[in-house]
Order: sequence, then C-alpha cells, then structure tokens
Amino acid sequence: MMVESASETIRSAPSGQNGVGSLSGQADGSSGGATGTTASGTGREVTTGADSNGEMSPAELLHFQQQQALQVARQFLLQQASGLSSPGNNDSKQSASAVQVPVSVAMMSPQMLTPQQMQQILSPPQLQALLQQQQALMLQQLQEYYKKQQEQLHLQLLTQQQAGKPQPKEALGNKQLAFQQQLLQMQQLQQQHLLNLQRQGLVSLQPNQASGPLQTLPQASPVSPTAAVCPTDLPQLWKGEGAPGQPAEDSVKQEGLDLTGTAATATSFAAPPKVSPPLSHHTLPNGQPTVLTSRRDSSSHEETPGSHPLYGHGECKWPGCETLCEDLGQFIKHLNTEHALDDRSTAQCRVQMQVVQQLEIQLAKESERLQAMMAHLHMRPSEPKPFSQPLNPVPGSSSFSKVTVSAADSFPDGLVHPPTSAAAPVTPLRPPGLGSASLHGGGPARRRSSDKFCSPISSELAQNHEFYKNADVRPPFTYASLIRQAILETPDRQLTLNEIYNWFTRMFAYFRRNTATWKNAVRHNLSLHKCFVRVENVKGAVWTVDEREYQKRRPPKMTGSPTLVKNMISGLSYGALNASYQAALAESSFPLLNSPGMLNPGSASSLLPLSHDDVGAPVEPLPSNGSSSPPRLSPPQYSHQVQVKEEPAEAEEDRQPGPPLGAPNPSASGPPEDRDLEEELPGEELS
DNA sequence: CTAGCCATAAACAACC
DNA sequence: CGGTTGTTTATGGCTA
Repeated sequence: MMVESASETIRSAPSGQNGVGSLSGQADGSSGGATGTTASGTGREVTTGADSNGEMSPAELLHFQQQQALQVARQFLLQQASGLSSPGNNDSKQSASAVQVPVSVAMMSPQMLTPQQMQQILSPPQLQALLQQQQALMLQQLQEYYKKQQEQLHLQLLTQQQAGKPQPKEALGNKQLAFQQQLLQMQQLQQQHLLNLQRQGLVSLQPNQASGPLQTLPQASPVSPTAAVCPTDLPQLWKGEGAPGQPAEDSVKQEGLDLTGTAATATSFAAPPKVSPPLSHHTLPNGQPTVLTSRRDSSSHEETPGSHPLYGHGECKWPGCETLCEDLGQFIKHLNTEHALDDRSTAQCRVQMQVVQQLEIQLAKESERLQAMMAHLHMRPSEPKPFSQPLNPVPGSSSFSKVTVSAADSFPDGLVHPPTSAAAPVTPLRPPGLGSASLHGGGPARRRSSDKFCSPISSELAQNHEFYKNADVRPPFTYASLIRQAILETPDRQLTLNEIYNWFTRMFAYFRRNTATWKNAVRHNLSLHKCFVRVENVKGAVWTVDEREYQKRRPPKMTGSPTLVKNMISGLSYGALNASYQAALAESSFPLLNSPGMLNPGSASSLLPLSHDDVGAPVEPLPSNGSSSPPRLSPPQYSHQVQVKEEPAEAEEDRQPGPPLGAPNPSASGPPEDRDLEEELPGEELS
C-alpha cells in the first residue's frame, strides 16, 4: 500500500517538482496539520445508561469497571505514545532541508510511517533490537494491565455473587463466562502479539502459551472471525519485515538506506521550520506528570515511583539502549546526550509509535467486542463510542487552529500536528459502522444491494460521525456525496464554498489537513458535477444541490463504492490508521455495529446510540416512508445531523422522503420549498 | 479493451 | 499583489 501511495505521490511530482515543492500546499499536507486532537467531540452522549433504570446493577458496575480499565489502558498507551512523539517532533527541524526527498515519504505524517520505512531508516540490527525492546516492554505493560483488569473482574464477580442481587443465576453465569472469555481474549491478544513477533523473527519467545484458546465466543458466530482476524492485524503493519524480496520496497530502499540519509528523509514529513525546544524540555515535563501515574501502576513493584518513564531498573529504557545509569540525574544526562534530537531517535520513536498504535488498535477491538458482548447480555446498550476521553474539545467553529493540544504536539508551522500519539488513540478505533457502508464489496456485513443507491452516506456518517470527526480517517465517500451532504444539512440547503470547507473540516478530522488538496477537489467537484448548482445570493454565491441530477448519476456509482473505498483505504494513510481501517474492513465480522439489521430490532436500536433514526436508513427494513428502497434518496439525505439542532432543516428533510420527492425519483422535482433549487432547476434539468 | 467514476494536480480567469 | 472562487484540462487508478 505504501508503495502505492508512493507512486501516486510521485506521479504528480514530474509535472513540476519545484512547483509542487514550493506550493506550500504540499507542505501543508505533508506536515499533517491539525488533526484528530481537535476534534470536537460533541459529547453527545446518547443515553449511555439513561435508558431505563437509575440504579446500577452489578452488571453495570462491572461494565463501568471494564470501561475504566480499558480507558486506563488506553490512556496509558496514549501516554506512551505522546511521550515519544515529542522527541520525534524535535527532530523534524533538522529535516526541514531534506524536504526534497521522496515526496511520498515526506507526505507521511509520523504515524504513517510504515514498517518498511522504519526499516529503511534503521539498520536491521537496530530495528531488531529496537523492536525486541519495545515488544518486551509493551508486553510487560500489557500483561500488567491485563492482570489488573482480571483482578478487577474477579473482584467484581465476587462482589456480585455476594451481593446476591436479584440476578438470575443463569445470567450471571453467562456473564461470567463471557467475561472470562473476554479476559482470555485479552490474554490472547498478548499471545498474538508474541506470535506475530515470532513470525517476524524478531523475538524468540516460546510460543508455548500462544495456543489460541477461545474461539468459543458465547453466541455470536459471526463474531468469532474477529478473533481469527486479529492475528493478521499486526503482521499487516509489520509485514515486510523479513521479506527481502518485495520489489516495490526495493526500489524505495535504493533511495537511501543509511540512517544519515534516509532518516532525514523520513523526518521531513514533519514540520519544516524550527521546532520546539530541545529534547530535555520534552522528556522531562512531558513524561513526568503524565507517565508517572500510569507508570506507577505498572511498575509499582520494583521501580522508583518518581523515576522517568524511560528509566527503570537502573537502566535506560530507550529502545535498544539499556545503558546503565546510576540515578535519574545521570539518566537524564544520558538521555539528552545519547537520545537527543536526531534522526535516529526520531525513527525509533516512530517504531514505538507503531507498536503503540497496534496495541491500541487491538485494545480498541477487544473493548468493542466486550461492549458488544455486554450489550448482548443486556447489561447495557453498547456504546460504540470509541473515543472517550482524550480529545474532543468542542471545535469552536473558528478557534479551530487553536485546538487544545499538548505543547508537545503543536508544531512550529502553526499546524497542529497529528501527534501520532494523540491521534493514535483515536485512529485505532475503527468506525463502528464503517463496514456497513464501505463493505458493499463483500463483507459479511453486506447490505442489500439496493442500499447502494440509498445514500449510505448520511446514515453512515451519522453513525460514525464521532469517528470521522476525531479520527484521521478518510471518509469512504466521494467528494460529491460529501458536498451534497454538507449542503443538505443546512436549513436552506445552500452553502458558500467556504461554508462547505468548514463543514468538511468540522466533520472530518481527515480534512483538517491536506487542505490544498481537498479544497481543490471540492471546488473541482462543485464545478464539474451538474448536480451542484451555483446560485448568486445576497451574500455572494452559494452552492445548492440538484437532487435529480445527483440521483441521475447515482446508479453507476454509489457512495462507498468498492472502488472508492479501496482508494480511500489506500490513501487512508500509511499507518496504523490504515491498518486499523483495513482491519476493520476485514473484520466486517462485527455484526453488532456493522449491520444493525442483523440484530433483532430491539437490541439493534440499543446498540446504536448514535441515532436510531439512522438505523432506519441504512437498514432498509424500515419502510418508514413507504417506497424506501431505490428511489428514496432523500431521507438519508440528512436525517442524520447527528448534531441535531437544525430543526427546521430536519423538518424539511422529513418532508422530502415522504410524498414530495421521496418516492418517484426522477420525476419528483424537489420539494416546493426549494426555491433555490427551483431557480436552478430549469436550466440544469435539461442538461 | 472501453467507458464511467473518481481523485489529484494544475493552469487560468475573475473577483475581492 | 495575493488570496479566493470557479472552470477546465490532464492523468491515472478502478470497476463493470
């Protein structure tokens, strides 16, 4: 994939390297500006527990504990990552000059660095040592975490039993079983990790434990595949590790292998100009406060509480280092000298980031599964809400650039760099329903073919609203559909170009970067597609959508067409994100979120807190407005608006699906309300 | 192999 | 003059 992207990027290069390079636009994109961090997380907590009872059942309690544990883990990972990102950022300054390097590489944001690239950056032995270190470390930490969680669970279960709450024994038993399995899953996760490493020949641990025990998930047959899939996730990322042959890779490699040369290259992705202060600055303040807490957790047994996250057991824990340091002071010194801001450190950070991301992904998966399980057990409506804590300051429409990002994350270029770290926790979360819209191709989570036309976009969007908003994932929709969506979400169904831009950035973390690119694309689409009509308005020119036109060109394609999806995936970004995304796709086995329709209405609705109204849209089953299948284009149109608020619009929308435009598509001319459209239509229609 | 779609990049023109 | 908004054209990947 990376190769693909590379070639793609390069493709454009020939036309004018200079031009391209100077086009700051490129810089924009490459530097991966603002990102997930910003994300506004409309804390739209759709009934987390408000549903029914007010008291907390043991089950719920358990759930919370689980959640908490997961969050702790998440945060821990996050910290791990963020702690690393800073030094990496520092390095970027050096690479400023090396921007000429493979644009492709430069274009990648840190988190997008593929293992292959790592390889290029680091010498094999280095890499290996590094990885081993990392893995060992991570595993250790994970284990600790799991242990903890397990304890918690046990405790909880005990309490439950003692409390003797009016709980059907049977149910309890089920739960226990489920949780135990979940625990096993978690453990398996570790094992898988090990396996993968072994597979790569990176680690030589005994596989003894790696005999995957539970495919015996309680009920969900369709779910089980997940377990099977997991193991492939990591390799996905680390693949190519040992494969010497890969042609594409070779070609890339030729461009430079030694640290000196390539490392700089790799770093170039970052910001060009000056970067934050020296390493010392980061490592200390950065690591101390945050990491300390988690650290204490995991290493309480034998490490000095006040120690540096990278310092333990009297030695430097920097990947592949192991230098012995008598005390923290010495360690700090060592850190500043040996692991100062240089290409190598940067590269190593990346590797670490990858590791963290992978783990994050896994964690997210497991936690999702856990939720689904609990949901199934009626413990509570599962909240697909993936990201919970870290990010999500509400995106002030304008105060966007300011975003709240840790000092370490902000970049000199003024952009908020997608702090791999910060982004990491988010990205791994796969869009819950993603599979649905994007998997037409053929995942288990298939949709009725007719769905193709049915604007999966709005529902899709609604369901994964949060996800796209925070994760730096490219939405699987075409520009055209997105633009349309943006416009339709407006009360008067018209937007100025700038407003459209804003919508994009507001709704998708992905579009907070590469601005030059997608804005151009948006404009291009607006001009190109007949379905977009420009209207002179009081306040200038606004764009509207000609539904009929849009529908016309609808059939052949479809939002989330395989092609598109594929493209998007490949373009997704070379990194964990991509991995997670793909994993998600591959893992279409997640029935709970992918296809609500597969569940009984009851549970389904409870499982999709985002907006039950959406459920109707994507899931055909709801004949809500009569002719809902093929012609109905409008409903989804925007019934979603997860955000809620534009009541008037909604009203309008509702109207549409119904009699006016809803049923007969081609003939139906927009609802009478569309004065704007009407204006346009005459001319446009004929064309 | 071709036709359509789609994404990107980029040149240009008209405005502000 | 520089940025924004719109149009167009070119190119290449994909899928049916």
